[in-house]
Amino acid sequence: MLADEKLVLSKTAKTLQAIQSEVENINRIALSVDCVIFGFDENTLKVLLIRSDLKKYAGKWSLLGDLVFPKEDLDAAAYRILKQRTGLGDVYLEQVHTFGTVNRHPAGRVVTVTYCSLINVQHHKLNILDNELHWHDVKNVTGLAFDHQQIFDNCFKKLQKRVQEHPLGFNLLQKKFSLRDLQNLYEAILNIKLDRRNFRKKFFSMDLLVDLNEMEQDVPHRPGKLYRFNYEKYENRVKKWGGIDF
Amino acid sequence: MLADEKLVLSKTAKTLQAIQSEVENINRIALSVDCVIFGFDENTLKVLLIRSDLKKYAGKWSLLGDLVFPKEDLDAAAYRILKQRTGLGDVYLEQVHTFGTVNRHPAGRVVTVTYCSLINVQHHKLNILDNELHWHDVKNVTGLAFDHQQIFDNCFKKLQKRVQEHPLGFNLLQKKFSLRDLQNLYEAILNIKLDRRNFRKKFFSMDLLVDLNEMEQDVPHRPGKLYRFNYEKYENRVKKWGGIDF
DNA sequence: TTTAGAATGTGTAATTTATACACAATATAC
DNA sequence: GTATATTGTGTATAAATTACACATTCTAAA
Repeated sequence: MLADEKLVLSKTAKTLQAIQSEVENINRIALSVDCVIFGFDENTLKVLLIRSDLKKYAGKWSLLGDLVFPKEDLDAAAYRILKQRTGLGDVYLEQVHTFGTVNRHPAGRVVTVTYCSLINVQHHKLNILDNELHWHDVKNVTGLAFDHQQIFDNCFKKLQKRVQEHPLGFNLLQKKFSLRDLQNLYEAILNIKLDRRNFRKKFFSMDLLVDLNEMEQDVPHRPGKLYRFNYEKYENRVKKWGGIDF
Repeated sequence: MLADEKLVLSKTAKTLQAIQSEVENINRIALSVDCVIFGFDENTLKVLLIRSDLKKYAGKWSLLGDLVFPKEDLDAAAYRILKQRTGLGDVYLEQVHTFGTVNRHPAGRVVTVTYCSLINVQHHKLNILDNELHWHDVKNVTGLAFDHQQIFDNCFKKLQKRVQEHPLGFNLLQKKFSLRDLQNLYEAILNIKLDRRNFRKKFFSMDLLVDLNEMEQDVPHRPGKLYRFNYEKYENRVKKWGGIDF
């Protein structure tokens, strides 16, 4: 009798022991997390990759990941990877999707939970000593190891969508930024050109930027004003009905 | 030495064997899928629940789920649950989120991948003989077993968002439906009232409804026209820039 | 110190989209 | 055949998005 038939037919409650037995002895699977870590540098959206540590994929790049420990929360495992590789804690990190086809990993059955992280590249430059690590322009990310290309593509698409609905982008910028910085960021993430005046109008009308009364320094042209994002005000705002649109 | 330290420090490629050993011997975890199955009946959005099969949660309701087999794709496991419980194959099914805190399940470490499914209640009435199963009005879903309340809330919120951006709702309706049916559906999912004329205008302007030149039958009032959704046309349409809005 | 270069800062008109709202037409039930 | 319920339709207003040009301010180089 198959396990699923058992479940269908039994009308009596399973004991905790019966389930424990299944959990402990039968159906265990290796679980990993993989992090797609984005950064923004030189007006280009970058992703942090590492040379594959598997000989099978020698020379190929892969996402940063590791197996989840049996007594470790999923999110904690993702934070661990991030801290390990960038030295940064307290960064934007969000679960994206779980990939679980049987043969996705050559070492056996490994299901992987993927996370998207956005970090400020300036804040961690130190920890990139490891020369196996490299920031890649997202436009040149091809042929990753394992199913990581699929994972990256999926994550990048979701980022492009989410960044239009939530103020995630600010995690990629310095705390103080000019409107040009902000527009460059959106243009890089979305790979489009935006009208400068309408972009400014849009952000000012949101009323979520705080004018710091400071100017850019060391720019070879008229300096722009600096702003910060007002997270407090944003959090207190309730997003209403967005309309049906597809 | 901890596994993560090994990864950080090693500059040499791991052998496949080394990883296989980790995958096979150390870090395996039980994996389950849980399905949040929505239906639409009597102008009410419903979710399919089952009485918990754990004595600890006797009397409580829970989502439909099962452990994933070691040689089973994640999506296949979700389809298996769905087929088992509703008799339906070929239905809308989408992964939503993975829940993986260490103590979420009393039987030990079980990470669960959650799926959202939308089905046509008319098409499966047969298979609900199992009196442990019940369609619950989503407005009365409280106190579920395990962390299933959290899972349900998460899934329901995502459904409310997604249904405004993609034509998912049609999976909950009969192939032929009136505009009133469609509006009732949206009002039930989003728990709001919509203006009838503007709703019609909106859907007609999308030009994705096919007029079947048929009328409703057996209604105690003027019958409405019947339509079907034009999936082909929708698939061929490229969704453009949606604007920055948060 | 003057000038060229480069980017900032700003407003308005036109278009598109969303909202609010009322009445005649058509079917059933009695 | 009359009451009841729901369908089907249009317009005016408000709001949001788009397209578009010029004066200002700074640096760098002559």
